[in-house]
Amino acid sequence: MIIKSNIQRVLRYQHCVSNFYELGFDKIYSHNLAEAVGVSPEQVRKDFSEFGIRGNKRGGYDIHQLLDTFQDIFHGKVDKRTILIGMGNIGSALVKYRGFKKKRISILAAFDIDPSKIKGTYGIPVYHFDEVDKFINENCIHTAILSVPVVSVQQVTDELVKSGIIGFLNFTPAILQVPAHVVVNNIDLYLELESLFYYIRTSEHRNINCKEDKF
Amino acid sequence: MIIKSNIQRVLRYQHCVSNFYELGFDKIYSHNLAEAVGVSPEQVRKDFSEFGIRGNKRGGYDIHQLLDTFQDIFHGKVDKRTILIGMGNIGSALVKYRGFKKKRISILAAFDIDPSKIKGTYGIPVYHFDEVDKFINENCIHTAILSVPVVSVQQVTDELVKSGIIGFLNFTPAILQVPAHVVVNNIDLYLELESLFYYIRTSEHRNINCKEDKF
DNA sequence: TAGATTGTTAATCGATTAACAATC
DNA sequence: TAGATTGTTAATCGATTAACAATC
Repeated sequence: MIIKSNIQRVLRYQHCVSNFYELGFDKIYSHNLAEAVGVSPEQVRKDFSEFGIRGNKRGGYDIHQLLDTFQDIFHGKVDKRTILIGMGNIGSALVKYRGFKKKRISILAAFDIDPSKIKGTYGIPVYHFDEVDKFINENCIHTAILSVPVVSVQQVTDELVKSGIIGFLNFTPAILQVPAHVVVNNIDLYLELESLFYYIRTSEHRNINCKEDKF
Repeated sequence: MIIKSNIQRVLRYQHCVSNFYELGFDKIYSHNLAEAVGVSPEQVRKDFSEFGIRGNKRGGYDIHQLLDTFQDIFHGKVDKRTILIGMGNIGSALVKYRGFKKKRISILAAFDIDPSKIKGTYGIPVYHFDEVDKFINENCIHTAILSVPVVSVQQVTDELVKSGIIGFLNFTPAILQVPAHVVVNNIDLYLELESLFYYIRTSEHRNINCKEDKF
């Protein structure tokens, strides 16, 4: 069974294989990928095996073939489309984020309830949230990015699930309650930063020359 | 040993306990927290046990006591400080992000190499990256947020490590090479979104009424 | 051929879950 | 007391790693 960490590692391998391709290489070995991504060579081979990717004994993996296979796995030749809810700081940054565009992911439209956001110009249309159900159905959208305030995110999610959304990228700290067939990927900025502070405090390697040692 | 997932779960418990506190509760049980955070009650008790948090047999956990303990664990009464490198879309959104301010995390200053960014007004000072070493040492900074372009992130990281940074929150897709005592938390926006698309494609629950079924 | 690498099976490791005594 | 909940030990589960045959 393929789980999230498999997928994410393979996406990292893809990134690394692209880099090797750019540098003019034709072949790549599991230990190259392992070193670049920070896992063991066995892990790389096991992951490839799970996705049916075969290499050549002694000869490693053919980079062109790998890139083709990755394109098949991740539908690299198809434009992927999603919508974004909540045009606050994070929302408007994501709309402009080049990392998505490079990979042919488009945020087709954004939705908000604040009229000033709806009037604004952001490079993509911004509609009132009331129109989201119609938009989802007309454009056949399956996923949504949630960058609304945490107080309203559960309600927003419930409505989007009703409209047919089955995958969420959730930027709020809320743990969303969703039906079993719905997937939520959480990005909790505070959690990542606070856990970093925790590590640092318990680390013995911080600069002991600091007079004023605050975190 | 306390690992990242322990810390992040406990931070989620804290969030949930605060909510219960706001609602006027005095006591909370492991099953309450479990349900809210989406883990098992045993997991909650085990995590608490790891952090030395004790409850009352039959009586659950005292919310006031819990909140005090969480404040101790996560230095909730102290201002936490960090810096940000790269004032692009993501960087400038993070500077304004309220989720940090609410939790007493301040981004003291930002750094960039683009003169137009340095002139801009963002609510915090923006300096040229050349000044980062001086700033880190004068202000005793241990952590940095990386929102620079992926091509330059390794070089930026190397310089920051030299200046004494031992914790990074990395928003680029690069896997950073750092010494063993340095911790990196990665937030790869593309990875999270692309893996969501993968899930959706392999799901049997997407709307089969869609004529045009693109991802 | 010899050496290096893949691919898979088995072993290990670690985290989660189950079980249950303690006890309020 | 009886019932419910904690806290910990043991069992299970799953993912990673090791081992090694296959083979280019």
